[in-house]
Amino acid sequence: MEKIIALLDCNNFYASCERAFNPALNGKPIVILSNNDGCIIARSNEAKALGIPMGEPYFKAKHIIENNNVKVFSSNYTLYGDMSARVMATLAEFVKDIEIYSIDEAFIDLTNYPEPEKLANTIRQSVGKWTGIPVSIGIGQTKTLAKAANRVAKKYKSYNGVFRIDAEERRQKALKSMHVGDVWGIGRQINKKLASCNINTAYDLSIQPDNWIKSNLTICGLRTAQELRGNACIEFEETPEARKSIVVSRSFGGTVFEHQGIKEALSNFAERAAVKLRGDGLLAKRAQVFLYHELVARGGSNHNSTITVEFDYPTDSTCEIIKATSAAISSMFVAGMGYKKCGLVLLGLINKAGFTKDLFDNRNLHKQDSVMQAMDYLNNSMGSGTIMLASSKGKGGWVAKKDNKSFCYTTRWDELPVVH
DNA sequence: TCTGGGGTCCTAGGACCC
DNA sequence: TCTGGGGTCCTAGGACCC
Repeated sequence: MEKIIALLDCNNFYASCERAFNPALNGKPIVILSNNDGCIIARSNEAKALGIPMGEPYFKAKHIIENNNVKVFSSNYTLYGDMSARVMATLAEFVKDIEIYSIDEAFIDLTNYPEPEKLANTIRQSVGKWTGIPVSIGIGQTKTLAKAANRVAKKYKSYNGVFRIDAEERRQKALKSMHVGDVWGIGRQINKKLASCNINTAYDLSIQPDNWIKSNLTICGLRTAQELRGNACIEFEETPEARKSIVVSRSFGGTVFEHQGIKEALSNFAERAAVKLRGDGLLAKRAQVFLYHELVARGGSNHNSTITVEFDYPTDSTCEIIKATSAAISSMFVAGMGYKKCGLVLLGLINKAGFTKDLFDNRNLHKQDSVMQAMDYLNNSMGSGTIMLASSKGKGGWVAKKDNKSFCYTTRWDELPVVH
């Protein structure tokens, strides 16, 4: 049966979060910076209108920012994550089948609702009212068409934030007005390739023969084309699949030359990764550890900068993870080198609930778990960093820059908004 | 001088997404 | 001088097995 899929997307999400607690920012240009205050990763409409591109390094855009009095924020993921949860909770008041796709997007299956557009309008208004976050909703027969419809909803004010691709005529019109590079699933590389074949709009791509698409763009491109034609190839997934990896990595605030500083940074990142692992009830079988020096950060070769370590047994223990990854990063460290970034990836993730010890595993898992549970409890209830391993504590020369952070208005008692 | 074929699993790299 | 972080999937190639 034909489905009706909607995509709800928060408008300029991070910028809208900052505004929700600081109404003086309404109508003003604002930008949000990535970790380490490196790049611009979100912009209000006013900032977009000034010609500040997405992903632009902060220092390159500084002149536009200063000349136009643009407000600048370091990213505040605690705030954005909490606001995201509020938006999703509001959505759940109205519909049952929701697939949370990213921090600011959700697909909704509206197949069994009699008046999808009317419902979408109600959702949009309610989310705006209850959370302060403006959203747009696109509706179509497939996820890719819902994405395309969402672009139309955002672009043309007259639709009031909701647009549905229902009839064939509307589908063709929407696809003909859409650049192929803006289609969900078509990135820079494929866009370049398509341009050289004179395929410029979403519609152009949708009418290419299947075998041409498959041999030039692989199976992924073919799926996208099918979806544009209205044939669903990308499943709607209400229950998210178990994650397959956990990454924690950071660029350093400055260049780090000391072995101790590198170990300290990685120890911090490993602690975060282990907390995520336990939060999801998973165990990791191995970790990839990487350490990049200055030349790599500037785009040079990253030869010999990654090591994979296999844990003796699947683990979620902060101590075991730090011990193994710390040894790996030490073996990569070269005295005299200036380092810019390091991190780890936990892989081979399995469900802790289904894990049974083998005969040779002589760890005292019960004791280990009790310690970890106590650590997690203290850090959850009294703030992260309340208790940590000694190896994570130090001078912190690697800590990232964050010069313009807003308050955690919704998650810290001492940073609640004040009404005068 | 001559040197198979088919299958699986793993990994690295590249593409995409937000 | 200063350029993020966290994910997914696909493909090709190597190792290994019979």
